[in-house]
Amino acid sequence: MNEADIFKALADPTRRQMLERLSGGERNATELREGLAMSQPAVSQHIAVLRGAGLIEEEKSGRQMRYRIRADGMAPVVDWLTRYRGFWPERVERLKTLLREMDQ
Amino acid sequence: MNEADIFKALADPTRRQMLERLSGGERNATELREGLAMSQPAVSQHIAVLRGAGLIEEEKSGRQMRYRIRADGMAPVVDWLTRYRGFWPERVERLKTLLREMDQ
DNA sequence: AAAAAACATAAGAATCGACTTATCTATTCA
DNA sequence: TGAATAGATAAGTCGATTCTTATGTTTTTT
Repeated sequence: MNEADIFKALADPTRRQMLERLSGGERNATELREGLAMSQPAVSQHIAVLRGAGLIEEEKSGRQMRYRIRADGMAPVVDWLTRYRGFWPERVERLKTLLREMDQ
Repeated sequence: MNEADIFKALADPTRRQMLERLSGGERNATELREGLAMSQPAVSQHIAVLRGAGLIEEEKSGRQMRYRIRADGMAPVVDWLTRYRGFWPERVERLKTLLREMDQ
């Protein structure tokens, strides 16, 4: 729930890939595992880290778990980032472009 | 320079503290070490990680190095974040507001 | 010129993180 | 009911990180 746990969670490429996948909608653990060359427990452990960081939430559905991105999960990171806004001016052009995209 | 290196660099609390300190202005390595219960080489190694991630830059000044936050160092993180903008609407609004302020 | 100061690099120890296999629970299906 | 499926947890291995001490380089001070 704090930025420390979140940055640690995001430091791993597998977990970032899982988030990427979840950004396309809910997935269960088996679906999250697809294409990943690792065991089921490894996936389960990654999921635990993401949940511990508050980045995902889950819902039990029969014998499977449906995972989804937690809406406010990234908030501490955004807050943290804005502390460095004083250093962004040189990148404004690029950020403006992003902003325009976000507005669509 | 990519988000992988940046998230790894940010995963360490000592390095985040150093960035925090640098957000108050330029510091040399000795100043960055103040208050940290670790050896000089440990500090030097953390600095190397931050530089490797593109988060800080340096300037030699006599026998000391002046470090400062690199203006667009955090840009890949912002880019990465905006890919998930659909999942944390309210925080993105704040970010957008900030960017608009900078735009003026 | 010698000593001190600021920092980097090397090598090794200790700790942490990401995996593995084995096993457990809960649910569904035959 | 018994077998299969979905997932979590436990314990151990291994490589990556984060420290340490030792030492090297460059610049400043005396």
